Amino acid sequence: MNSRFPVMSDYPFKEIERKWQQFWESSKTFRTPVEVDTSKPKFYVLDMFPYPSGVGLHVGHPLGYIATDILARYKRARGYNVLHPMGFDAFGLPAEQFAVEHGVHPRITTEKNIDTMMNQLKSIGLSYDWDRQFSTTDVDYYRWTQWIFLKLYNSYYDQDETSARPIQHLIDQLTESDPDWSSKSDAEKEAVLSDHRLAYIADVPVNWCPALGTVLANEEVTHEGRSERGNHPVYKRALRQWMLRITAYADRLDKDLEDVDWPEPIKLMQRNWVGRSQGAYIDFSIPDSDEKIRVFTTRPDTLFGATYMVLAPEHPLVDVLTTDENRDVVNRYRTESERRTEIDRMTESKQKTGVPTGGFVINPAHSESIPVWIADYVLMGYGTGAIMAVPGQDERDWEFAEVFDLPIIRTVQPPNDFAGKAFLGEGRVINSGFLDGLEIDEAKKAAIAWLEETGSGEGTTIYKLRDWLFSRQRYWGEPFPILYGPDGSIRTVPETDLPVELPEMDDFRPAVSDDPDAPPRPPLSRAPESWRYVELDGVRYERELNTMPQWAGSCWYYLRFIDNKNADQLVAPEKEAYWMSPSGIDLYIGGVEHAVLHLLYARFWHKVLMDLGHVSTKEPFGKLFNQGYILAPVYRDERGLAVEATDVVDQDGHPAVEVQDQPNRLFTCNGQPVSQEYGKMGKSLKNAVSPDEINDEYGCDTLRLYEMYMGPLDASKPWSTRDIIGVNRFLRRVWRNFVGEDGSLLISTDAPSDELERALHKTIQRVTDDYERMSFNTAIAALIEFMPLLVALNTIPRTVAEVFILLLAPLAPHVSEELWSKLGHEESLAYEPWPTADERFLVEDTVTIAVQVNGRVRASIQISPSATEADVVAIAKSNENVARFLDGKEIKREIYVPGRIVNLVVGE
RNA sequence: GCCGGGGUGGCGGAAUGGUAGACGCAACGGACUUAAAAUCCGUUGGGCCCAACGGCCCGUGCGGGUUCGAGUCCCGCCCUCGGUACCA
Repeated sequence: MNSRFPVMSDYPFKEIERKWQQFWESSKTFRTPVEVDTSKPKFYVLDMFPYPSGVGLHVGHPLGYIATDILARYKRARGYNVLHPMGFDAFGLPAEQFAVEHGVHPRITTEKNIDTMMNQLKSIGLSYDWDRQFSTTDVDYYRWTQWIFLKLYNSYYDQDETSARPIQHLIDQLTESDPDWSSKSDAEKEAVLSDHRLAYIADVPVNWCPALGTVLANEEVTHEGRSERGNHPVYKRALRQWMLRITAYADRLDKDLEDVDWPEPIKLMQRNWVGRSQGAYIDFSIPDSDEKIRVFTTRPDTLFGATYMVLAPEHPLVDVLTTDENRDVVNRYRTESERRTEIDRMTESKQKTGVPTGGFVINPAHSESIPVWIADYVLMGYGTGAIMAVPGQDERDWEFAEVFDLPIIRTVQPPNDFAGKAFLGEGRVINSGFLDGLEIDEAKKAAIAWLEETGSGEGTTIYKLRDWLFSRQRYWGEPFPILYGPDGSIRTVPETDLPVELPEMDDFRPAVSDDPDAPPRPPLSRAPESWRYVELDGVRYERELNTMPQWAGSCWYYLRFIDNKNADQLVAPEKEAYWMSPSGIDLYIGGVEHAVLHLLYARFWHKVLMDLGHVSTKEPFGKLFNQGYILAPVYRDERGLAVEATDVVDQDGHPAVEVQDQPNRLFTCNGQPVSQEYGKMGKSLKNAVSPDEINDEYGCDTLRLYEMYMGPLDASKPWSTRDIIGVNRFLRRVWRNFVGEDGSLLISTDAPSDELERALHKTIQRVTDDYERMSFNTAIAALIEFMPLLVALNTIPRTVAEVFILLLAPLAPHVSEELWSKLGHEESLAYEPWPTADERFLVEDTVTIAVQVNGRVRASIQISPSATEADVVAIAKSNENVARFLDGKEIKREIYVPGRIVNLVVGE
């Protein structure tokens, strides 16, 4: 510190931050003991754990982590037992793909990336209990992921109890109630059980990418029907895959959202995803056949208007209905739609297509026959894959009817001025026999009653949610604890033999092919025989060769943090009960991108675990909060491609980062004109800013403060490196006013002035309220506003100084710890009790209130808070400017809101 | 298309139905300095009146409404960012 600039304004943040990070680590300041004093209240605050990528963090990543850290520190000071852990979601495609491309084992890259990321997290002073850190790829962890899978496999959903139960219970029931059960073969029994298990194998259409040798999730397929990675063709293909019966929980996944404190938009997204829909099944009989075709409709009231039926091209009864004359055209249509990807089928603004089967079904309402068509606007995956088409009340059906000239009957009377086509509004039922004259809701009920009476249908509720495709043909995932016998029968790996470790392999690439029909050969099919084959009770079994999807590990990690070292149990019940009750995690922060899948999958597993008695709450995440994105300017060249933001300058040669928000800037990159817009910060838009740069120049206390000061936590807001200086000035000012140039403390034992004491207590109250409601930007503003009072003093009274440091500590812990220790404290301030505002200092002697005349402010007056309304109004009226506006007018009304405002309403 | 979030100074933002623009950035002026940096003090939504003190008018995307009083509540639009997409 002997540069040519004298050390006056700069505080030694690098030394301070290094010192305290080392101190916290070596003294395990933030370790949450395995056994805590359970008489104290608890606060479990969790971040959605990250995928350890190789490129490191940008300043957008830690936004949520800083927020949870502030709350963790605040709650510790308030006397809570705080559980604040961090881990890594490390299985998955990127590591595997990197491994394939560079020939490095994914475990090596993963470990290296985790290491890098932990260092980055530690360098911003996050107060995690690192003793609880783990990765989903740790054998000790995925052993329990496999264990949960066994529970899923060995359970079924009891519709009567609306709860999962051990499969043995179902077997007992069947043995008792079904006289044929005991005479069935094992395979026959298993076929029945498989229809009930929560984990089961089924032939399902999947996104199969032969070039990558794996199935892909829908999100991994582009709109052109190609793989996001590598742009290879993807085909819809039926493959035998593991599925999880999440649909059994559809109702509870929908209903239990009522009980959680989540942002409404997120709840809504989950509800939409579950897609609960009330209506009826209606059976249409086929003439001269015993077969019936069942449709689902939300509008049973419109049955009389069903003028034709449409089946999905894949519907199993298409063959039965198709006449010989139509067979060719039907088959051609089916082949065509099969070839098109589902995404193509859903492309909008496309004219409806379809072909008649030549077959007919009977409309049960009036026993007349209606033609049956197939069309790809009907999806096999929803409802029954068949609809009754009611063009009069459905836009899609109307459109189809227009194209193919099919009859249209209105069954709801539209208003006289209605000029549209299909009518979806309210009205009275017409053309519908016994339903005529009813309102739609009544007609629905009446129609369902009639269907049930006549045996031609029933009321029902269906869901859009589909079962969860749970296998991947990849190496870098959890192996299934499943074995296949020589006859193909399934046997589970005994719990005592868990974990099933991933075998060491040199070549973990999936088998790839150009042939769309090539069978999937997952990497594990090339695992050593010693791994692939297992002998149990004298029988040689082959292991399941698929692995679990990346979501698996993140479905329950929050439970393992509670008891991460437990070798005998997933989590000890009494610890789970303490940390999870009464309503799960107290605060869960993460990005909206996980609004649906992760949160839905985790809720599903949690409910299964609850049903089976392993956890005590019905929901895992009591309170959820989504942090906003950090945006940054994106510069695009004339081709629309993003260019490195750091290479962009304006017409005067200023770097773009300094003038991004100035008007009339013409930006160029290497001489080429570029346009500016705002986009989510990240590598792909080439606008990432590394936290390391900020740490280096200003320190991480400044980084933390700036990220919180930018705006509300849940809002997306643009990063502006230029603005950082504001909060940095504040911290330097704090330092300068506490520590003299010679390093001495500018602290006195004087009693604070009354004015200072009042301001201090007001600040305590503001900051405390703001922490409670996660309004960190205004908490910082309150602290900044308090500073000038200290600047005015030569020395700061110790009592004031200590409180101020404690208020600042959650936001800027390093500089606060340093000042705290300079004040002579030997312990960390992490567990110092939180300051409380003293009511005596919060009451004001005088308050300033506004005086309005007819709602317009005309004066401010000083009054005593205890002044009576009459006094206040009198003072208000006597004000010169107010009097001017009252002059010669009649006062009609006098409104006084104590401490706020006087409004005098006058006539003309 | 449907569903949801959001539009407040040059910029980020603040405001339990009660004085719109706290706090910060930028800009401008001043103090200190040989000078610069840093620091400190002040001004800063727009328009108008005043020598000054001070005062008036307009202003929270647009148009209506409720209210003594609306950035905030209600109705109808526009723009923007997300989610979703033939879900019967």
